[in-house]
Amino acid sequence: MNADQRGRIVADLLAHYDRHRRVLPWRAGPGETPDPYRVWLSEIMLQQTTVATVGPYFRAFIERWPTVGALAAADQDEVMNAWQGLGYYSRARNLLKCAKAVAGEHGGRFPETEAGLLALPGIGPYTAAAIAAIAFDRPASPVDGNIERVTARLFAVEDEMPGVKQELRRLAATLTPDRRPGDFAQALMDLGATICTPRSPACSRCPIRAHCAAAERGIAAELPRRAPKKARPTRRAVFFWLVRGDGAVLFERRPDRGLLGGMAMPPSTPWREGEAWGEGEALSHAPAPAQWTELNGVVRHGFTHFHFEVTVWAAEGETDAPDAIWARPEDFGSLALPTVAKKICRHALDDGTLL
DNA sequence: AATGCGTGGTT
DNA sequence: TAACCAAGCAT
Repeated sequence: MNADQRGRIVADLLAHYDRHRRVLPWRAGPGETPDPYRVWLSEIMLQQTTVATVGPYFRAFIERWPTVGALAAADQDEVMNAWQGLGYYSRARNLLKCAKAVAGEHGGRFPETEAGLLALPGIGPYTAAAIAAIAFDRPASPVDGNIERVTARLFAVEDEMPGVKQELRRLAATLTPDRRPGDFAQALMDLGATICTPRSPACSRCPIRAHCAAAERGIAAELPRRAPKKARPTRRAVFFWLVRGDGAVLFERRPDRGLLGGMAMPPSTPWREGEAWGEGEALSHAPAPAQWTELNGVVRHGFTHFHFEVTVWAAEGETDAPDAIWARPEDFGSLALPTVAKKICRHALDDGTLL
């Protein structure tokens, strides 16, 4: 593909973007100057997360912490609480680290270069390029899942993901224009989200259909090719619903690293792959000696790399464990509970066995 | 380089 | 319905 053809792709896509760009809470209007804080916050939230899901979280964060300086002054537990339900919780921990770095080491201003941005916690190659392009209109070439797909089709790249990622980044970079690189990156992402979709792309409505090698060959819907994924195993655990005399329920704060790091959960047995827990071996992990009763039913939850099956045992009692967190149901809102914990809470509260 | 890391919508 | 997939990063 020569420079002339690339120029036409850029011009056609930008013309389409100017008429059909999506209106999004974090997106500056035509002629407005983007706020790097909003661009950064949205890009972190949008990592592996849909636009529809992010919307309410983005608005809540902006209302509560209008500037990076305000966010930098927050406690981690506050941030985890506001992030609960959004998933990939290391993003929330790194969000606060990054805000503190920007406020403390950069005078409250985000670096304007990819290299400067890349050095910050939670900002990888995609996000660094996206912020440089969108917030500072630098000729960077962010390549997310949308742009991988659009690029694979435009150039009819038939090699399998993820091996072909580097080649797709190289090809995408050849398109990046010197003028309006931020709009161009967003135009590619809008195209991937609304027209050049994964399953059944709407090629008839595509503004760059005339330039698309995959559409020409009738193989757009098949690209990019992917190797089949591994089956997800099932892990099982028993959770302990311990209710104190005043109605408060026992929770623990998970360690900062790893799965659901920094979030609160009721205590449980280890999460194990394979057979279900027997009564005796499960109760050996109980947080306190008590009259434990098994609740009816199972809580199921899907994680990225395993299915989770939970049963719940309930009892009245106390513990003097130093890391205990006690919360009454009306105060659960003050905890940072992942969605799987909310499912367990609802299951226990809906069950009439205990109370 | 491959794996661990959440959740909800779509097909 | 179960699989697929989403504005990826850290290790």
